[in-house]
Amino acid sequence: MLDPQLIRNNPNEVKDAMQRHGADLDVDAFNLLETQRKEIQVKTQTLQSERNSRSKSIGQAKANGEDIQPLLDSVSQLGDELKAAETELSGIQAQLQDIQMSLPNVLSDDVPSGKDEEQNIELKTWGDVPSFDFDVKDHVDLGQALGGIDFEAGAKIAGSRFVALSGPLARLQRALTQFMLDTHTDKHGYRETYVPYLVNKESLFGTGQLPKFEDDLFKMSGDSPYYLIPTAEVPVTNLVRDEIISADDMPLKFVAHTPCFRSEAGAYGRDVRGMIRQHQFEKVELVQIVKAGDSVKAHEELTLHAEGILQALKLPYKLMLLCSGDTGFSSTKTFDLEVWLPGQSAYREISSCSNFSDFQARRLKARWRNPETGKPELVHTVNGSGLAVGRTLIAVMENYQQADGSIKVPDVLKAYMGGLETITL
RNA sequence: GGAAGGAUGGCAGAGCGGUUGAAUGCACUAGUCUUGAAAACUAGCAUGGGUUAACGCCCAUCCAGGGUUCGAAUCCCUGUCCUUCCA
Repeated sequence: MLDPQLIRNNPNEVKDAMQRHGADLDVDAFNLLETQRKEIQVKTQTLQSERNSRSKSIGQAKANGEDIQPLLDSVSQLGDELKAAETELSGIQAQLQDIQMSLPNVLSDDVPSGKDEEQNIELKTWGDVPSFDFDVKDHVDLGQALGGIDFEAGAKIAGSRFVALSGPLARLQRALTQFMLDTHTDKHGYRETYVPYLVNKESLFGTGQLPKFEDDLFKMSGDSPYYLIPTAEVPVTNLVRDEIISADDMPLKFVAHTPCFRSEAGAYGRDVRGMIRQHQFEKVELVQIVKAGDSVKAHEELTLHAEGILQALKLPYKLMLLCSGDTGFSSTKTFDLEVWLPGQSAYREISSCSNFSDFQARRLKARWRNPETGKPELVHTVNGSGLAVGRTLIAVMENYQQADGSIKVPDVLKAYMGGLETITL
């Protein structure tokens, strides 16, 4: 959510900013609502004030043993008037709220304008794309030959876009998860967290998935209005919802491994082959809760932490700066990491690191107490995948494949694989 | 699954339907005292919003949402969560 003051005071600037982020603000409609809001709020509060003071004098009169009947008569119609005003006010506030909740974050100035991913900017390339003196296979063929990736089983048990892993490849996924968690906790200073995989509406409003993106989520049926998390960002960031964090505890750095569930509505026909786009996948997520002035630096630092995993695994990747059209709703600026997949001869997203500034914090009422002012101030939230484990598994398989279809185990993972050097039939 | 109790400011913890936004203690901040510190004493110290050039004034908030009432932290209903007991 944007600062309501900002919208009120600079509606046209906000409109421009919204258009850059693929949204629109109807300034006239907004201003009209604002004018009404102001008028009715003043009216309501005046009536409330009137009621309060009269009620108070009734109390005093009663305490003095005076006859209160005349006073009671004088407030009789005040109540109806007040109730009408309150109803009108809450209606207008709900409309304003709808508008505010539907507006995306203002993009950072250094985000390039562009329509879609074609206009993203490549900031860095790391590692050499491997060359193979044999015909490379993609992870689907490799996995089926090795017998550890079973899409038929996934389809039978659940449906399309599900997979079953087994044997050394299942273990490789676990090894990757462990390695990522250990690296981020031991080397990068994150606190390991375990969080619910089902969350309530409030949490999804807080991080911005609701109200606009309900279609992307799996929702429970029945009495419990739960949703499956689309990313650990939701439960982890909501740890600070409605909290005032003491300055001593800042910044907060959390890492969590969770499964993620996405309906992938609107992705019909995209990446139907393989494990690239699944309804369920594993991810290690990094979240930082920082002071307002620190988020740009924290964002870059967090991205480096994600890059550290790719570098340790010796996987070639590119660092991309997303253009305006490709940057997410709540984000002010996003870096994507794209890993090289020999099976596709292409770089594919494996991590997305975003700075949300105070956008989520305002929705979450997540604040910290600034000792200089003694007042609570909104925190900034930053997060990123560190990394998407399923896609990392694919990347390792395809980049570490050998002519005979076996897969070498990356050095940093050998300890996690019980010393196994190579995954073979 | 059944029964009972509870949810109040950063924390602990009071609160006959009527100057209670809320006692008290702790913590915190500032000051006095002290060579310095501690102790003691004094003062300050919730959050969000409206309005104002500003001082300020006003409104809302005692888990959430409804209701009763001139007036609700306090009474009633519903929900959520916590605790204890029973099965």
